[in-house]
Amino acid sequence: MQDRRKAIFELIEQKDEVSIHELEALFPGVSSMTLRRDLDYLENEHKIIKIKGGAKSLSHLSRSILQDVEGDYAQREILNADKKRKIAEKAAPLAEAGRSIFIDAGSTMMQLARRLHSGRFSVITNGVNVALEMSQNKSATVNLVGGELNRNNLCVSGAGALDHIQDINIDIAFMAASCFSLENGFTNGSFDEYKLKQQVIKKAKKTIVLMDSTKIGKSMPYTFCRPEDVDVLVLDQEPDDALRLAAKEAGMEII
Amino acid sequence: MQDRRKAIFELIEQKDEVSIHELEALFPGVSSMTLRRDLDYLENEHKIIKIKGGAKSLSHLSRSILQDVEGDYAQREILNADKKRKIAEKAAPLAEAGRSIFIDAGSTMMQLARRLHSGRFSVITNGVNVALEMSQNKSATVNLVGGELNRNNLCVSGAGALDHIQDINIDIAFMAASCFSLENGFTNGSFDEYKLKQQVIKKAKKTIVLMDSTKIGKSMPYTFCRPEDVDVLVLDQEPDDALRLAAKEAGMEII
DNA sequence: CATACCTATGTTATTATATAACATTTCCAT
DNA sequence: ATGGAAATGTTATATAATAACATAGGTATG
Repeated sequence: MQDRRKAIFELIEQKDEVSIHELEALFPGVSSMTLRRDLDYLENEHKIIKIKGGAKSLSHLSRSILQDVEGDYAQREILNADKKRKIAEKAAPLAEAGRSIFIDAGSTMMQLARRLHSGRFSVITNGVNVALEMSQNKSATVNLVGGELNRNNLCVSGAGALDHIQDINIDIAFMAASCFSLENGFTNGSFDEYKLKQQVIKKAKKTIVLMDSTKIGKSMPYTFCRPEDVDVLVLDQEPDDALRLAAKEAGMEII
Repeated sequence: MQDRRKAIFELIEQKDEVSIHELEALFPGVSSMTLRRDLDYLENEHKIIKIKGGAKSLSHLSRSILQDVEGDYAQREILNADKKRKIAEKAAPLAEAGRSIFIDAGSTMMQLARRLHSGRFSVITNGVNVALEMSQNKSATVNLVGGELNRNNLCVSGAGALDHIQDINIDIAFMAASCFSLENGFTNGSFDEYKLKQQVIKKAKKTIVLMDSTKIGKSMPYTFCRPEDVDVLVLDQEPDDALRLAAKEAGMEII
């Protein structure tokens, strides 16, 4: 019995999800009731979670979970998940293998990390969820910035984080922006994160900002950079003329 | 519509799990089909997971998941979960509120963190899962050590981690030991983690080691401390006479 | 302001799935 | 051998999910 349960568990680990019917086909010797009971058992052991018609792997879930644990912030932003995916897809090819890349914290960056599951990167990040996601990529080394953990967005910042960045070389920095306006540039709302972003951008050879278009025209307290500091801005849609012009003047490419 | 969906999501976040029937009672204005569609939507957004008859919070799952994500090591060690819980229960009261405490990485420490959900602690840790767990305690500040992330045990270590510790005061250090023997003292198997442990113990006013009894009499490459450096050793069972004697000589209390 | 159109929602019938309760088998210890 | 516990099977029943179509409400457009 334990053998069968172990086999079922391993199958689920491997496939992420199985249906009772698949299990029936795979274990013709036992009844579906027994298989259900096996799933009950594994669920009680916190190894899987039962869903209608089958079961899912918990450890696979852990991946998709962390991108959304980001508390209040994420809750407000729930609507823009599509845009974020679109942006991340456009930005992912800009990460050249073999390079040292910084990945900012935030849900858009989490989407980016999910698209970097292969390739030899040296990643440094202040997003705990980004770090965990990138650790799925066996050929990447993941460096996590130290400092105080913000429980709302799973972001690490503070003085310790600044020191940490100091001695690390960054080829490409992927940054998230809370807002952008022509007057104030790229802004965000936390002092500690603002300091860290500034520091990273100063150190990075190339800076890429990812932002969804709903954030354009708004502004937050801290300006962490302006278009002239940015090499590429990744948006989910075409910029309007004013932004296009400003970007051209500042030498910022928009994709 | 978005309001309702947000309310449902928040309800699930709060309660961990809801049934369709509960939702029907809570939203008498809409049909159950609509509520099902809301759950479909939230599941698509990776905010919840649907189960038969209702839905579950993903972020609540993340708690139970992370303690088991610890790769091969954890899978081998899963058998001692009971002992770990027992140890953690004995150790938790030693964490005095208001103090600066270090919590080592590892699954025993994860169990400890789960028992510190209330109380005003200033926590510093090198375990990513410990940090996430402690961030559930709203009155704790959580400081995460920076450095390279070990994908197997979600532990952060390396030179960056050492620097980070340098400037932080630690009242009580809760340390995990891979092995203990009378000849070699407390040992573990990773150089980077060994350096970090040493540093932490040097800085800590009080050192408490948590270890399950299956690890006694074995030994690993790096000795990070000896009984005379330890104030309290927390075991799951009574020590044998040899250990008891050695502890007495070294001034190490065993509980 | 009427029209079409899209989105959200509701209704119902149908299908699929889970559960409970009881029956049977298997295996182990005595 | 035999009692009993654990595992598994069977069936009827209850429960939930889905599909397909129907309706309502809002809004952009001529």
